[in-house]
Amino acid sequence: MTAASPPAPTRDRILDAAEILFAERGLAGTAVRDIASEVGLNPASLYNHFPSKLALYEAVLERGVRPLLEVLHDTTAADPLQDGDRIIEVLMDHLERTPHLPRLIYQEAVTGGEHLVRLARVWIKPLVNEALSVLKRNPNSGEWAEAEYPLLISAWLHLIFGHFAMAPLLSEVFDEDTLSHENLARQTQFLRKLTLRVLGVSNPGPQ
Amino acid sequence: MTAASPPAPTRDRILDAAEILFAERGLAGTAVRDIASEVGLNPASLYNHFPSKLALYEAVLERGVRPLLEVLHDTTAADPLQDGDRIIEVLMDHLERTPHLPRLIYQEAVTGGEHLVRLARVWIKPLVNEALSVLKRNPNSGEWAEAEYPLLISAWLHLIFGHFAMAPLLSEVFDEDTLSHENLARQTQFLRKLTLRVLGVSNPGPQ
Amino acid sequence: MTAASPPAPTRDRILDAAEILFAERGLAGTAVRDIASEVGLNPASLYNHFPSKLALYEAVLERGVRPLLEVLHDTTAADPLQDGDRIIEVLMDHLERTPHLPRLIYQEAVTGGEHLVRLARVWIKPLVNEALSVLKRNPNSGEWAEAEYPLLISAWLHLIFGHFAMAPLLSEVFDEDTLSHENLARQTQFLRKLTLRVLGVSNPGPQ
Amino acid sequence: MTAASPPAPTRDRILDAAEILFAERGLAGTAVRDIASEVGLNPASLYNHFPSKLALYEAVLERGVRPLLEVLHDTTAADPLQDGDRIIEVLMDHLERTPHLPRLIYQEAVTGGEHLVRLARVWIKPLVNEALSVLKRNPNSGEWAEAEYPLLISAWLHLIFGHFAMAPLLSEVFDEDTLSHENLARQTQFLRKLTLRVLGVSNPGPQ
DNA sequence: GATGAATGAGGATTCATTCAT
DNA sequence: AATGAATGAATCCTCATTCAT
Repeated sequence: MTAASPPAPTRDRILDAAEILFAERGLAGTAVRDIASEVGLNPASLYNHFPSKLALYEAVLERGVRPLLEVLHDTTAADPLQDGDRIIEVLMDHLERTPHLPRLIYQEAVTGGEHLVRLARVWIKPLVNEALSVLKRNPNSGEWAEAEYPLLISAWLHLIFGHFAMAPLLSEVFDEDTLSHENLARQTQFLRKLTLRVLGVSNPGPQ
Repeated sequence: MTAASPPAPTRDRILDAAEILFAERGLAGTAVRDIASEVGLNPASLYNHFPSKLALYEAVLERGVRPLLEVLHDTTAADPLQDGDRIIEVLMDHLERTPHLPRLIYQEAVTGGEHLVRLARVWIKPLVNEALSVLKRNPNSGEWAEAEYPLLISAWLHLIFGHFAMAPLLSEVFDEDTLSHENLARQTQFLRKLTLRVLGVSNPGPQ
Repeated sequence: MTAASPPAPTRDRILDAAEILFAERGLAGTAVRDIASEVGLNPASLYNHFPSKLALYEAVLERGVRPLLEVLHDTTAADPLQDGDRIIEVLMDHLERTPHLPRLIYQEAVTGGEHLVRLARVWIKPLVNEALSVLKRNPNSGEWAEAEYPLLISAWLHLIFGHFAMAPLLSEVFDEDTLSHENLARQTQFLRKLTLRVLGVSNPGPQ
Repeated sequence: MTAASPPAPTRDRILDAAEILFAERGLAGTAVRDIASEVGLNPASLYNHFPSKLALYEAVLERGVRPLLEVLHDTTAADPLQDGDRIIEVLMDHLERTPHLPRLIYQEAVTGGEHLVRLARVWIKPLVNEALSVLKRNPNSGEWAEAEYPLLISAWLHLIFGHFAMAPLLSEVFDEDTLSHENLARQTQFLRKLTLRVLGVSNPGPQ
């Protein structure tokens, strides 16, 4: 950010490279050597910063997921009665700046790897519960049975994260960069509109 | 299915085992040896049926994706004016019988690998175009601008395929098998309801 | 030879293909599968004709070397006093019809394989001895010490067999097919002239 | 050679071992594992020094052939009018110190492999041309037609290189080590005498 | 911190060979 | 006599990791 930002410390450069490669190729598909070479480093040097490939992978996951959850938590904490509108914007904004993260999460989610359990229980479950309670407090969503709330939340996750995670496919299908700033703004608008409709708010109010 | 169904030919047993393992662990994460051992075969024998691991992977993909698209095509061809309701049912039914397939597709989609291009252009794109023209013919969807149709279709794909592909994560989060027959039926119902709401049909009719 | 020569029996077609491939790539460099495919046969079928790859190799060697030695023996037996002139012609003629053989022999000779010992002792040594006795009987070669006779014979072998065995290299260097009939005739002439000079025959006589 | 010569660097030890094994068994017949074990190294370690078996093979070829050609070039450059006498000595001396090289070259020459083309065009052809011009300048060789010069040169190559390359066979046939220092000296003498005779020098002078 | 060299385990694939059909 | 399928042993090579420098 400063005029002459100092070169990122090696540890961070490793995390950056690893995040991209893990997101693209998954854990098994990424060679330590490739990460190192991306950083301009000898593979052995990498072990001065992380004790193992797995530890690096977990650090990447941690570095990506923690701020995401904090952002979400902060948002819901600030205004517990919100109808999901604000959170969409915040989430989309955050993900725009870490576009690899959803792919990383999807890799884990699809393969059902070891970290998934922690990812699910420690990180995602609390969030889902929070969302559930928001829905329950919110009379707007009255047209949906309470048994359907989990499905609503799942759907909502699919829509937001899916847009990022599936970007390679979508960009190919629609012949445009679905992660461009313009398209992300459009997607945000779309999701807000969709949410309003789905939650059946007749008068969205000062939105 | 018959009383004494003959043992599946080796080639099919290989494809079956490979489909599961590839879906679980991805291409890079799956060892040929593991596939072979799952089939009760020497790794070398596998090469009597497929010239390489990659060729096997492609055969798995092909075998899974082709019938899926045919089902979709047949459905839309039979009743071009449908509002997506019937297609949801058909799709969910089909995927229930090949629950690994969406994971396979998501692996490819997230990775952005070589096969993705073909997957996207040859298989998915025509389908999306078909869906687009259905939407355009359908006055019900009038509350959505034509520019938003692609987003609607993407959203719809995320919801259907995401439910299957992310099953490992969702099952962990919601503490139940999200792919059980019961849950799939519920999800189908949910999607139909959602579709109706989203496409703004005032009088959904006898559905 | 007949107007409609019957198709060569499989066994011979295998030997033919093997001879070429072994000559080109050596024993280790030739896969049974390649020989079979050259014959248009399944590798397994090949084992109906030869008990093993090694046995096939030895059969190829035997089929090539035996007639060669017989020709040589017959020639020296017919006219023990000849000065090498006739034998050059006979040998070159024979090799022109089995041009792969010298390469096969060279592969063995260079690598010093197991068969080399038999090749050397059983086949080549008697011949060399015969040649030695011819030289000893021949007063023409008087300018060479008897200790040099083995060197003369070696040289002579190098010249004749080398021309065939090294054909790939020579053809590349001299930009022409050194095994063409024309070039072989020229080489034959050259060797006769060379022999005359080396053996120091003042008046070659009616040759 | 010094009192305490430092241990040869690993790379050179690999090249040494590879040279011997490749010469003995050819490229296809030599296992990377065998080279490594000869050096007392894990096969994987070998790949820290050479990117592939083929690259190692080419390095061996290069390391052997280049100095050979430099020696030849230097010799002919120093005394363009020489009659081949000096060059025989130089060549035999050099080959005595790298006795595996001719076998390596013969393997390639017989096989007609990929490297042969470069070997032939880049390395051997210039040398042959040089030899041709030497012959043309040399009135001694007047008894040979210019069209025969290439054959003379080929013959000469066969005699020198053949003696080394075919050593396993010749040693077996003549029951002695044809590469012993004594025998090489004898062969050198023989070749000089032969050259004089063949090139038709009437008075060989103080030889 | 960085690196070149080393390594055991494993990874895909090839190979010669066998056997039931 | 031919073949498809099976296999144990090798083959080349990659991988994550270690260690001395």
